[in-house]
Amino acid sequence: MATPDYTIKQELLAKFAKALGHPARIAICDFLAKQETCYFGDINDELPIAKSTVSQHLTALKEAGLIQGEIEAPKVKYCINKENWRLARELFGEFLGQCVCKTGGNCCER
Amino acid sequence: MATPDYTIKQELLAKFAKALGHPARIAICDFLAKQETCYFGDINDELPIAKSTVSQHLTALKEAGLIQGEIEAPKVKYCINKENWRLARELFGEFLGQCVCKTGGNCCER
DNA sequence: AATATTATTCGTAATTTTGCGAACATAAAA
DNA sequence: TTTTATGTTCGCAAAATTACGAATAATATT
Repeated sequence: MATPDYTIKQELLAKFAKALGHPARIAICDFLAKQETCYFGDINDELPIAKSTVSQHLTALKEAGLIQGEIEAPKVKYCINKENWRLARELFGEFLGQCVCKTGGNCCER
Repeated sequence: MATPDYTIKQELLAKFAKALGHPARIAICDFLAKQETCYFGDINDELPIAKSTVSQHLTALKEAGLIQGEIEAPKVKYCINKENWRLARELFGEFLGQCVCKTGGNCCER
């Protein structure tokens, strides 16, 4: 068994963050979050990049568990994976919330 | 002026996410969030990687605005950048909150 | 002035990411 | 059965990321 360098939570949070670490993938999620129907073509039309690249970004989001796809005739329907989305929301909330509580400025300045 | 492919928010969120997209950088932030004193050496001791690599990760977080450093004698003191940290919390909260409200399952499954 | 401590920068290598167009796969429609 | 429409995969190139040790810089300490 390899050394557990980081915690499961840290690894998972990093995985989510990495998947969201590109504006095109943020834009895809933004788009999916406000759509009912969400075919590949619709997403592709929204983005200024080649469709093969869009497909790659979708795969990255899918592998991180943030979205899911379903084949539907010659089309493919994508949507947010709400369960993992919720999990991501919790993890990011916990992570980003752990420093704001301590009021006052930063410990480093002045 | 180049084409504004993505919104400022999307770009900023992606920048934050990208900076957090590595377990070592998550671990650094976790550590900084619960420390008062936070010298490079302390951070370095927590991580299973070379100090030059730690320095690189710190630079990445600093360039994203999530942390800041201050020279103090031969040591360097790091801490969370609370202002941007708060901003990140707002952006992630808004982003990750925009899909959870719609109750029910995913649009794709079944 | 010489040495020790602390952290960054440099040089390098291996891997991953990003992006494109062409080729391919799949299934509906003609 | 041959098109047509829709996406994915392949092959490739350029750039960025990750990681390390050695060298360097800066400042205390002796």
